[in-house]
Amino acid sequence: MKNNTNTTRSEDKHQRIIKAALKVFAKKGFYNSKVSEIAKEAEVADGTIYLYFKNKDDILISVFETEMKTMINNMKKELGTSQDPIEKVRIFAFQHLNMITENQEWAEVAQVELRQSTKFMREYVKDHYADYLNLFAYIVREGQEKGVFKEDINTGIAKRAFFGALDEMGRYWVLSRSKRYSVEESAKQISDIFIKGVMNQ
Amino acid sequence: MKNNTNTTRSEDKHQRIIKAALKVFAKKGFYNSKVSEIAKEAEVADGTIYLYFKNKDDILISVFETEMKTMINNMKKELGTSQDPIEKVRIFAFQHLNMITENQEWAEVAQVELRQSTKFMREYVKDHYADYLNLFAYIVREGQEKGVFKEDINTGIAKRAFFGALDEMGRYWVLSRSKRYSVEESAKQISDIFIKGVMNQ
Amino acid sequence: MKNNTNTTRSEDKHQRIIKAALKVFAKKGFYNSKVSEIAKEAEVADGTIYLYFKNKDDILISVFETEMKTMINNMKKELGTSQDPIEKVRIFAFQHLNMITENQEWAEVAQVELRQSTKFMREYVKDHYADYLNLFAYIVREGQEKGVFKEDINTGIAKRAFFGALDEMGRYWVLSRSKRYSVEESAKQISDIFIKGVMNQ
Amino acid sequence: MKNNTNTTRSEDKHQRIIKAALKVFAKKGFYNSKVSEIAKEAEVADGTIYLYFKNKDDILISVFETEMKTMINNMKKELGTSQDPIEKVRIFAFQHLNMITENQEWAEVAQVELRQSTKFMREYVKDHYADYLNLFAYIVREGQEKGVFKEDINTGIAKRAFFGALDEMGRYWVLSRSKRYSVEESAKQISDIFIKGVMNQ
DNA sequence: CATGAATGAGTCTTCATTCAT
DNA sequence: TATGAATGAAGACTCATTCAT
Repeated sequence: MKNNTNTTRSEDKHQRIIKAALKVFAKKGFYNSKVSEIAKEAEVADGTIYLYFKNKDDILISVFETEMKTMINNMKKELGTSQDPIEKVRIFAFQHLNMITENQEWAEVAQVELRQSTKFMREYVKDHYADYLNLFAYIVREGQEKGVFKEDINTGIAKRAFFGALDEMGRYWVLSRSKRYSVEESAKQISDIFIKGVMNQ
Repeated sequence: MKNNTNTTRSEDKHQRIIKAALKVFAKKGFYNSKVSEIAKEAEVADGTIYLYFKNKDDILISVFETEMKTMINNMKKELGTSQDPIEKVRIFAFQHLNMITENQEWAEVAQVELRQSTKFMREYVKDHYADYLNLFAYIVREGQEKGVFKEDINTGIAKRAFFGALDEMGRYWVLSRSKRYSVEESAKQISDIFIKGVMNQ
Repeated sequence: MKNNTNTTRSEDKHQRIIKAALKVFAKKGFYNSKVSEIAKEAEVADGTIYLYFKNKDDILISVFETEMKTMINNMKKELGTSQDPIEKVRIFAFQHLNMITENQEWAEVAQVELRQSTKFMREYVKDHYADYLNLFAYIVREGQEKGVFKEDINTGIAKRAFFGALDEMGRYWVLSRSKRYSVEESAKQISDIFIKGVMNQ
Repeated sequence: MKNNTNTTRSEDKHQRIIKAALKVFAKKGFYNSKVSEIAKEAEVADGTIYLYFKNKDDILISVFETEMKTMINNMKKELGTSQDPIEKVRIFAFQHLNMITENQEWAEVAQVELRQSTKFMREYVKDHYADYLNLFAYIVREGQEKGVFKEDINTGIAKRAFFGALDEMGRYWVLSRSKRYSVEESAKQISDIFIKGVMNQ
C-alpha cells in the first residue's frame, strides 16, 4: 500500500526513454542520433518509442521540457534561501554554473542542440528560457526597488547579459572539455563584476 | 594592373559557393540544407561543389573561416582607433553587436549551426573563437597594466563573460527576430556595467 | 426457448468484428485498414481479434464468406418465386443490382478489395463466385431445355457475360458514387438485351 | 544522323521503369511490390526511380496511363477498319479480349490493382476508362442513327453492360489462369447476344 | 574545369502480431 | 476469454557523393 513508487509501466518507460535520449543526444547530437540508438539505450523496442512520442522531434522537445522544469524549480528553491538581491545574484551564478557541470549531458544538449532547432522548436525553447531568465530579472528589479542597484539598469538587457556571461563559461567547459576555472571562482568573478557594475555608488 | 579583379574563375566560384552556402545555412540550418540547394543558389552544378570542397562539412568550415577572419579583421581595425582600454571595451561591445545586426545570415549560422557541430568541427570553431576572444583579453590586460582595471580580474573568465553577455543579446535578436533594445543602448549598458564592475575603485 | 438470441458471447464478437471489418475495409480499403481500427470499430481490444481470426487476411476471407452466403441465399429465395426462365433472368438482374445499392459497403469491398487478393485468397473468391454464377447458369440451361433459349448459347460464357454486365453497372455506381441510371431501368435494359439476344427467334 | 532512335537516356529509363513496374505489379500486386524490386527489375538504382516518379503511386498511375493510351489507340485503329456498326461491335469484342490475352501483365494490373486504388487514383482511372467505354458508346449511337439498333437502348447502360460482359471473361482468364473458351468463341458469343439483343426487329 | 544523371547506403516510422497479466 | 502494451521486421524515400561525358 506504500504505493508511492507505484508509477505505471508507462511512466517508467516514458522517463527511461527521455533519459536515454538525453544521453544519446549529448553524445552524438540530435541529427546524428538514431531513434534505434535511443531505443537500445532505453532497452525498449524501436516501436515502443512511438507509443510515447510522436516522432524524433517530439523526443527532443520532451527532453528539453523535462530538464528545463527541473532547472527552473531548482533555481527557485535556491533563490528562496535568501532575501538579499546581492546574495541572490551570487546564488544564481553559482547555481547555474554548478548545474552545468553536474549535468554535463543536459548542458551539452542545451548548449548545442536546442539552438539549432527548427522553427517550431524555437517556440518551445524561447518560452522556457524566458521563464528562466526572468528569475534573474526579478532579482535585478528587486535590487532596484530596494535602492541597492542603479535605476537606469535595463532589466531586459541585464538579465541577458548576466545569463550570457555565465552560459559562455558553460559553453567553454562543454565544448573544450576543459576543467580550467572552477565553478566557485567563475561564479565569484562574474557576480562580483556584475554586482559592482550595477550597484548604486 | 587592374589586378583587383584578377581573381581567377575558380576563386569566383569558390566565393560564390561560400556565399550561397551562408545564405542557405542561415535559412534552413546545416542539416536541413541540401548540397543541391547550395549549388542552385550559387548557380553551379551539384558536382562542381565537390571540385572546391571535400564534402558538406567542409563547406560549413569554409563559411566559418571566411566570416570569422572578416570579423576578426574588422574588430582589430576598430580597436586600433583608440588607445584607451575603457574606450576599447565600448568599441568591442558596439562593434560586436553591430556586426550581428548587419550580418544577420552569419549571425544566424554562428549562433546556431556552429554550436551543434560534430567533434572534428569543434576544433576549427574553438581556435578561431579563441583568437576573437583574445582580442578582448588583451584589452583587459592592458587596462590592468595601466592600472585602470582591478588586478584580480581573471582575463580568462572576464573575456568569456563579456563576450557571452554580448552574444546572448545577439542570440535574442536572432532567435526572437525581435528589434527591442537598440544596438547602441545594449552596447552602452553592457559595457557600462562591465567597466564599472572591473574598474579600480 | 428464446434460443434465437442464444448466441454465445463469442459468436457475438465474431460477428461484431466481421461487421466492423466490412465497414472499415469499405471505407479505407484492405491495405489501408489497420487491425486496430477494426478492433476499435468493433469495440474490442486489438488482441481479441486474434482469438477469432488467424490474421488480417483471415478477416477479409470471413467477411467475404459471410456476405457471399447471404448473397447466394437471398438470390436463391428470389429466384424460387418464379418458374419462368425469362422471368428469372429479370429477377437475377434486379436482385443483383439492388443488392449492390442496398449494401454499399459490401459492394465496395467486393468490387475492389477482393480483386486484388493474393494468390491464396483467389481460391476462396473463385469458389464462392462460381456458386453464385452458377445460379445464373442454371437459368440459362433451364431456358435451353424448355426450348426458349437458343441451344448454341454457351452457358459458361453467358453466365459470365450477364454477371459482368450487371457488375460493371455496380462498379460504376460504387466508383463514381453516381446515382445515374436507376436500378429498375438498368436491370430492365440489361435483361431485355440479354433475353432478346438469347431467345429462339 | 538516323536519330529516330535517339531517345535520351532519360526516356529510356522512364520506359524501362514503367515496363518493370508493370511486370512486378502483375506478379505481386501493387501493395506487395517493393520499390526496390521494381528498381532491380529495371536494372536501375532504387533512388533512380525517384528521378522519374514522385512516389510509388505515381509509378502505378504512369503504368496505367501508358497502357491505357495504347489500348485506346489500338482499339481506334481496329474500329477504323469498318463502317458497319454491327461489324464494329464484333471488332470491339474481339480486340478487347485479344488484348487481355496478349498482354496478360497489363490485364492482371487493370483487373486487379486499379480497382482497389485510393481515392485520388480513382480520378485517373475513371477518366481514361470513360474514354475507352465511349468508343463503344459511339458504335451504339451510330447503330441507332443508322436505324439498325433499337432507339430505346440507353447507351450509358449498354456500353457498361457490353464492356462488363467482356471484362468478366477477361477476369476469368486472369484470375483462374484457365484457357477454357477461346478468344474467338467468347467474342463471337458475346457480340452475337448483344447484337441480336439490340437490333431492330 | 564543369556538368547533372545516377547511385545506394541509411533511417524514420508503421502496424500486424504476440503474450504477460 | 479479454486486454493492450510491447515488439521488431520491413520498406518508402532522401540526399551526399561519384563519374562518364
